[in-house]
Amino acid sequence: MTASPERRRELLGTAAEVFAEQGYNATTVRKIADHAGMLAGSLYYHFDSKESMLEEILRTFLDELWDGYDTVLDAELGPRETLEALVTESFREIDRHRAAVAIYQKESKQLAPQERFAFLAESQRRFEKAWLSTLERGVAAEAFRADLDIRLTYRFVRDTVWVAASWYRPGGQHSPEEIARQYLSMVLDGIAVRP
Amino acid sequence: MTASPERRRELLGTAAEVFAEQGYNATTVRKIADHAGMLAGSLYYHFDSKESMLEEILRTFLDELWDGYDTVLDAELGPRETLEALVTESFREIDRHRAAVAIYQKESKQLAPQERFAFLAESQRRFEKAWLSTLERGVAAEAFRADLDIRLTYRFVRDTVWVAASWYRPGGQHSPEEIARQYLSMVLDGIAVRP
Amino acid sequence: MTASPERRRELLGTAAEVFAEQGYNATTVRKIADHAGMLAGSLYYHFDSKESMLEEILRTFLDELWDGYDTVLDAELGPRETLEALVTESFREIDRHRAAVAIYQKESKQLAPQERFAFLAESQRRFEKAWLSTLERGVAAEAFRADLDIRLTYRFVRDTVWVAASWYRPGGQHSPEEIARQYLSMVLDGIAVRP
Amino acid sequence: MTASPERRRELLGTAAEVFAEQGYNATTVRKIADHAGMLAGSLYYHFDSKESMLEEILRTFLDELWDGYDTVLDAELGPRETLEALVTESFREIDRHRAAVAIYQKESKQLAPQERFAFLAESQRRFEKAWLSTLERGVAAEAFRADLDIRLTYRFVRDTVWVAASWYRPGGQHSPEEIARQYLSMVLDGIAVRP
DNA sequence: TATGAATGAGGGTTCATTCAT
DNA sequence: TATGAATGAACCCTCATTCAT
Repeated sequence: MTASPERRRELLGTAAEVFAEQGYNATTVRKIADHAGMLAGSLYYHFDSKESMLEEILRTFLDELWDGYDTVLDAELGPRETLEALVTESFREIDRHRAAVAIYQKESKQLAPQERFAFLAESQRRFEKAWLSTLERGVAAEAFRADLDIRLTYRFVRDTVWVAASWYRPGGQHSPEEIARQYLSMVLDGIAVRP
Repeated sequence: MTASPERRRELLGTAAEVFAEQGYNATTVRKIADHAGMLAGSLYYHFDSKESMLEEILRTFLDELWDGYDTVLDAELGPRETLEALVTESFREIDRHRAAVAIYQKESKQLAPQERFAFLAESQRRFEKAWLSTLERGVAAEAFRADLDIRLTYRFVRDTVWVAASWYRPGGQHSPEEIARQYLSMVLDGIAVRP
Repeated sequence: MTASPERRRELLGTAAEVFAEQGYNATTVRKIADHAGMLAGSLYYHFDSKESMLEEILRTFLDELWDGYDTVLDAELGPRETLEALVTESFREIDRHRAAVAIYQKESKQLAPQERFAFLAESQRRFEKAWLSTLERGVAAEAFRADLDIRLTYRFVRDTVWVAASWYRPGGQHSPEEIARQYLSMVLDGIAVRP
Repeated sequence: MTASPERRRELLGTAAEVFAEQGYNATTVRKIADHAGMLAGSLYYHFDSKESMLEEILRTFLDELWDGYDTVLDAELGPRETLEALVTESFREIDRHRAAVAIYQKESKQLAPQERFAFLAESQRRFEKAWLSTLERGVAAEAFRADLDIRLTYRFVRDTVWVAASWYRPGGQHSPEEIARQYLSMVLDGIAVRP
């Protein structure tokens, strides 16, 4: 007798893969069922709807993400160390939840306005606050440059990290920590040779 | 008296807005027609299919993009100047074809394998070649750092620039050239204060 | 200044060809217009509707057919001579109105019940009456065999003649009269060698 | 408990009736569904498309037809007996597959050029070969008249038989064998009284 | 738990037809 | 006379969802 939560997680994993690869709208319930070796109707024993699968995938991912982020933020490190830790944590999440991250990247903009996905907008707000305050602290502490538009910088760092989910494949030649190190090196010191 | 190519362009502009905002799959032909103030069937007087609209939008954008890129590449500037020119040109294209760029970002991965959209894959190959060779020239000329994985650097620069289309709004407070300047400053010199 | 009836006849000829080749339902107004070197809408200057074109084609054909038939029937020949004359006249009409005959064969069953095409049903009734009475006269006069079901014979002769329109091409190696002669020979004397 | 192939056959039977009565193009999927007591969309659980229903109807018919024909042809009877057997078999098939035969008669010409319906053209070729060789054998054996154009004779016999599907109603007063007997009598010996 | 069959809403597309120019 | 553009109804088909078994 298979425990229900076990099966749910399996099925959600399958669904996430397909959503990530084909896009949420282009993914039919039947495709998910095919990948899971069952018929489309059977999924409705486990889930209320296609949308509820999407919700659970994103919620699970964001919960874990914020676990990691909160740990970092609660440590009250210096701005540069905080930035390094957040970026590293982000790449770890990409490693662990590649599919969910890819879905999030592609769909969150359309989803966020919907009541059901209000948690996405909420997460975005917290995210922005955490990053902006870190950057501001860094500028104040003269760790980060003061001559840049801080919102532009925020977007730059944010996008820079998360878009990686679109090409990242777990188990490749670079570990998430290694990728994080190189990204940080580029973001912090630039790609130009210092004069 | 609206000449035919004129009307096509108008309608394609409308379609591109809707595609960009709602996603290609989620956009119904009826929505496009609504935005254009006509009935769904009427669009088929001007276009063969929804997909052909998408194709024309992307093709037009890529043609103009490569006009700009080729001008830069043919100038045979030094690697750093080439990089700066390419990035600046990219932001100009984002400014001119915001909707098309956003569509391209979101859909090209699913589209490229299809025969009809082979030009996307082809463009991606040329794009990668242009950037990689510029970066390699820069490393050889000691303009760019030699200690970074060059493919990682390529992805970093590429994504960093184009994702901007997802938040950029033409007519905002920063001109494309101004944004390019700040992005280049971050990419080349980093956001950390020099020691 | 092209006389209107002239142009009508031209256009109806074109339409008949296309109807015959592709079937009435499968023929779009645009296809007809293409064949005529004009745009679909322009046909509506000449005709009220696609259906009115069909009607005029069939009416014209049947009018001419009955001209010929009535001439034969009014001559009050013997039954065998009447049959020969009717068959010959039929092949002449096939020669002259190949397209119309083909359309008639394929569509009349669906059309006849419609009020607009009541003339088809009426023609069929007259047709049947003419043939049945000829056959009956022939049986009475011991010109035709008495051991056959007369309605079956009627259908046999009728179909035998008109289906030829599906393969007949005007200008081929056999004249309509020659084909009529051979058909009559088969119908009257059979294909078996006489003992 | 309706097994799936059972249901398919039922639905195909319904579809065939409607196709035969209204013509393939004029038949909407809704009409078929109405006749079957379900909604249009539900048909797509059983079949890929309207066209695939048509294909299966025609294929099933032709397969059975050739079963019968091949049995006749393999028996290597004399030419006259072969002709009699083929005609009788044809009327039996008309009796069993009236709708399919009617569809075949009306649509095969438009369908045959399509790749999907290549089996129609193939069947026509085999059909023609079987009939022509039978007729030629008959002429050589002095069973059939030598003074007739053999292709004309072929068309005459072929059409004569199959058009019957357009008026034949199973369960009428004549059995298929009886109709075959009378048709054969007309075709072989003619309708005229022997001198 | 899963299947098989169906629902019903909607989506892309076609096409006869209209009408101002 | 003919064009160009649009209408609106209908069509084939897809798909999330339901439900008896």
